[in-house]
Amino acid sequence: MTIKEVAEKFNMTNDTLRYYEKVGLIGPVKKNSSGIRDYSDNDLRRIEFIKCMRSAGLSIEILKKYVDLYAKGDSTKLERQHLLEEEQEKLEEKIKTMTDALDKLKYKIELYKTDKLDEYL
Amino acid sequence: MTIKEVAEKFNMTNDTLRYYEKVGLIGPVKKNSSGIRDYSDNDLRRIEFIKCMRSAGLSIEILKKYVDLYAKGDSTKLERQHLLEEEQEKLEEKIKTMTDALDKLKYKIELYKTDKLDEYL
DNA sequence: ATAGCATTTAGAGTCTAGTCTAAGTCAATA
DNA sequence: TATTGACTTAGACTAGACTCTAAATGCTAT
Repeated sequence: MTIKEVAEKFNMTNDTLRYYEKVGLIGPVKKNSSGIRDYSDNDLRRIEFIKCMRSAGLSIEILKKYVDLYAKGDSTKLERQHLLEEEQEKLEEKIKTMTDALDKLKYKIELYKTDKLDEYL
Repeated sequence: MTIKEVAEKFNMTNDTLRYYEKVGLIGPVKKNSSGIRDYSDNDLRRIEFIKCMRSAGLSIEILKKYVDLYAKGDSTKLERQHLLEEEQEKLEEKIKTMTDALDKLKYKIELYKTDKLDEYL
């Protein structure tokens, strides 16, 4: 699969795909005889995972750490698990923060709708 | 209330408070005879709101837009309401995205725990 | 075989949201 | 009175995550 096709499939840019490869999040992707990238199924699975985690706010740095641990093999399993568990916690907190903000936002919108707006801002 | 007290109360830095004022998110805050900021109760309520929305990911730009509309008075009520409703939608989508990612993360952790890890990454 | 578009690289530039620095003012304390 | 520490400003700097540019090369269609 070409970079363009992958970019379209996952709704990201060619630049971002090359960038992720440069920083070591994916690949190195195989290239054909004329130096053009040809993404494998496994590349695609990784990209999907990375994209999903990025969209949830996990940093490139932490994902890179995970990828590097994975590359080191089975001896890093427990460490990888702990890394993921930490990110899970952070993510849960973030979702809670956002849900609280959402509730406030809804409340404020309700004040607008019922014209009971007596607030600062 | 001094800038330091406000910063402590809301767990942010003096710099951020001055920055928010500079870009017009809050204030201008009253200053005493020697030029030192003295935050009013109303300032505090705004800061709390801004902080909450920022923590949910609303951009400075959009919050500035809202603040500016508010400053223009009652004629902008409906526009403000629509702005908030749009942000509500975006926020709901973001929470959904993050919840989906969280589920994947939990699933992967489960694979680690049960040692059924047969995955790419 | 020439045009025109896609791909490659290295490296520079951009955007957001702060964060830090320098130079100065002020009030309180030793 | 001298020093200390908090505050002020304007403006430079930073981090993170891309995004864009230039110059070279390759693929496809005419």
